Amino acid sequence: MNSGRRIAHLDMDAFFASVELLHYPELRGQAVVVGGRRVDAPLERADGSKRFARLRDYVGRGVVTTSTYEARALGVFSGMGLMKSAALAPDAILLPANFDAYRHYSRLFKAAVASLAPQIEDRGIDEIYIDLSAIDADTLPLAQAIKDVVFAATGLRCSIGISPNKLLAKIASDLDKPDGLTVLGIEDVPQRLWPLPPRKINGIGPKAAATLSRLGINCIGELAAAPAELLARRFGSSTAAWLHRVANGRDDRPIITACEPKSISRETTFERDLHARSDRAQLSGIFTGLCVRVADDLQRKGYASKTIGIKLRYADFSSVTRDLTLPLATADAGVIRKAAGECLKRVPLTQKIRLLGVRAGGLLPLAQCAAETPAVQSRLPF
DNA sequence: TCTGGGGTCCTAGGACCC
DNA sequence: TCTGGGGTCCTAGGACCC
Repeated sequence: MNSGRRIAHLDMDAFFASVELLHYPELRGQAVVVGGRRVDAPLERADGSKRFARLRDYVGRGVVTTSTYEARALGVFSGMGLMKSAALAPDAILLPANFDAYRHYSRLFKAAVASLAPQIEDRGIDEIYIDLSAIDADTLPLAQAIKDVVFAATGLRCSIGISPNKLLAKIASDLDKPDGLTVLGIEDVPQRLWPLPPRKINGIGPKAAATLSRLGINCIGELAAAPAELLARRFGSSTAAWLHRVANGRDDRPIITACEPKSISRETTFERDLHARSDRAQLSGIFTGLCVRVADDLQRKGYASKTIGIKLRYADFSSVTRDLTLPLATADAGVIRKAAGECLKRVPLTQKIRLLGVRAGGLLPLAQCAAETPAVQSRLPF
């Protein structure tokens, strides 16, 4: 039954920052941070050298998207607020994100891997799972060949973990970063998995980890040994069963080589919090712009949506969503705006708002949808 | 001047239908 | 009067991931 799968997880090392270093090789070895809003691209001086923005000069909202290992050594990690990062590493170089470049290198590395191992599951811009089971080659030389072909195609390093399943492969790829190559078998679970914190398991986030910690469970081995009833009381029976399985390194999810999107959305956090009354015109413009972008995305990707939704984040960081299912699927900006406007009327607008988003769900291929209904302007609460 | 933007999946209640 | 039981859709929120 279990013929013994061989699954690789490949994770590009500090991907966005490493792509930037291809363009600015003079920054190699320095603490570099990618992120922020409207960060200036480096300015070229008369002598050909460049003037880079420093973290300490940054003002405003924004988070670290990626940082080099040198910046991480100073405590600056993805998701950290830039103002906080600046306190830790004021001299770090700050570069604006260039997503077109990252998508380009993402396509390059995936195509390179596919030339050796075509069974690939996309897990975002910088990581993939690869099913190596059907490939007739020894594991270590094969994995090294994949790393080599990625470097030849992109000039970028990656880390690979190889295991009998996705769960362990993902953990393995992280064990020896950067430029790692780690084989983790099911027999290695007690030695190598059990000492790790539960957070290392994909699917255990900050909330679940905190709950586990309150139960005195601070490593995966303790999770494996935890009484089933204790976990079931806190997490429900199905999550408890899953926790027990993954703590023992068991996972039989298949590699998914193709999948259709379920939703398409656009959202934006404002430079400063806005109020539905005093900033009415500005909000209205942003709102319409989001609807237009969602409609453009739908049309470009060839989908129509049955369910239009909105998201608001208030100044206190709490958020609400509302959605509305339409009688006919649409990819029309006017129809989306009208539906999103209806959603907006069902949301409290007393507090200031920091984020507004528009989402299109219930996607159908555009080809099999009826002709667009004409756009109608509607009155908004702002 | 804490906390981006794009997603997926799960849960849970009520509507509605058979 | 004492009221089943599934199935599916819609909506809202939340956890989590990259």
